Amino acid sequence: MANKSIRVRYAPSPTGHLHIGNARTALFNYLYARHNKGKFIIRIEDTDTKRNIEDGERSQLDNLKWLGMDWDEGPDKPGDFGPYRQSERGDIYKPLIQQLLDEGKAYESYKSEEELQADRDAQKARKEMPHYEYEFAGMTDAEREAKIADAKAKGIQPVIRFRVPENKTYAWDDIVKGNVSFESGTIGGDFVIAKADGTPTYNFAVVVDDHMMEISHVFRGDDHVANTPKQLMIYEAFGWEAPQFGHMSLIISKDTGKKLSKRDESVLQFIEQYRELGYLPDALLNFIILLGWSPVGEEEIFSLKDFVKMYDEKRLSKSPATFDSKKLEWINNQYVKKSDEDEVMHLALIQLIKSGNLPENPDAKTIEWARKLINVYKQQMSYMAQINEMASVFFEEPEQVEGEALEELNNNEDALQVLEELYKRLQAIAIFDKVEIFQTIKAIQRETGIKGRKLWMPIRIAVTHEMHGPELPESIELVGRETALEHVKQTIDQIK
RNA sequence: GACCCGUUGGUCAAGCGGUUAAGACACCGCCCUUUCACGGCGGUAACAUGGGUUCGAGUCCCAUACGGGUCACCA
Repeated sequence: MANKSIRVRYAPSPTGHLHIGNARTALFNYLYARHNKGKFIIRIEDTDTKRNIEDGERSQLDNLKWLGMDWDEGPDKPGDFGPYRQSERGDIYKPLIQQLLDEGKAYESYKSEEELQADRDAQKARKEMPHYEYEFAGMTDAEREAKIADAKAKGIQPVIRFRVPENKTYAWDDIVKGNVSFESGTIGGDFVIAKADGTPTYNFAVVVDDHMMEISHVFRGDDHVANTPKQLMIYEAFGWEAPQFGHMSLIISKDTGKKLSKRDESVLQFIEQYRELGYLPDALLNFIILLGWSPVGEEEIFSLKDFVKMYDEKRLSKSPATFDSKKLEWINNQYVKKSDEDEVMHLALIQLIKSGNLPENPDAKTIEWARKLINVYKQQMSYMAQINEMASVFFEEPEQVEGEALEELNNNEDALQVLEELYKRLQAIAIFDKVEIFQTIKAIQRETGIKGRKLWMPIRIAVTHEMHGPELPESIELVGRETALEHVKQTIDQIK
């Protein structure tokens, strides 16, 4: 093992879009590779042809890239260890399976689905763990031959099972969990390594590929712990050295307290969804890293580059973490605030157009207006889609003033005077921008002696029909002279 | 049920035998302010329980409880 170069992989199966949990697995592998100047490899585990979806692979890779990861070898980036899709590696698996068969370490199994199910039912009734029972137990060679012949006659296609060694302990020093061990008798019996159609199962293919691709470290979810002893047995059967394993805790749902399931609605599960809502990739990535890993100091906001530099797999948490979307939003807001104007502009503009608040092809004037609008909300936005909600006053024609706002006006005996003065002066402003508007309001203050809330609130309410919002002069500028005058007029009429 | 693993505030978490048990999010209060938000300051709040070991235990060991993961011709 001395000086073996570091090669890690992320091995998605293209059965869906990139999930938060998988992104996290990919990320920790990526971090480990980059921190140690090793290689990061993508391998597509598509042996289950029934579950593969059309666009799965593309979507996985695309979202990984979006998050900021890159890789040294993969289906789209051939290296010396390809092919990088399991579906294209059949020729590699076949002779290896045959070898196990020849050595008596694996055998053809003819137990039908019904028999298997019957076994499991009986085991359940006996309160035993469901497991495969060796179908040729205690048989002579002749008896076994007869049984096989019979099954063949019935047209049963065999699967290949691995003969699990008896009474052996399989243990490893897990990078995150420490020592973990399993007794060979407790893993469920001889397991399938090749399906009836000849394709290898996950537990077999993963071992062959990791070995052939010279993978040195495997970081994966906790849900793979129970697979590890099986894989260790295969490494042993071939006389191969196993990689180092690290099993990371899972992300659990706030609602159920269980592993995030795809059906869980308490949290958006796919990277794509965040992307569509206009989250910043760096922020999402930052949040995901903090779920199950912690940096040394008190700071929590870092760039990918920084994470790579300080990454230490020893700081991976052993216990599961709940996804806290409040914190995700806070982190996003941190990034929005410090990200450069053009990036935010671009992403927010997309959201404004998508919602229909802005036309498909905005003209220069509209874009200039949107730029101001977006800047106004930059401080409080977490993800870009929020701009539509936050800035709704600038898109919807308000009804009459009502509720608290109306009360506020009615309780302010100066309101009418302020508004009439405003109406007059707004028309006279030379350049309708926030500076001039501010001067105008100040002028009203000087003229009438009315100030503070008594001055500002009626103006805000009249122009926007809301009691809250961004800086008033800017708000008025964004509403525009014509509309502002209209609103003020309407409000004056209403309270007169 | 069996087998593996975990358990520090509502959440994420630091801690690695001697600490007033960090920090962040959330929450609450105060300040800033024409409002909201941002920002600043402060506050509430935690070592699952019981036994050991030790001069001393969140930290080590053992039980119990609770939580999670896995028991496929899925990965």
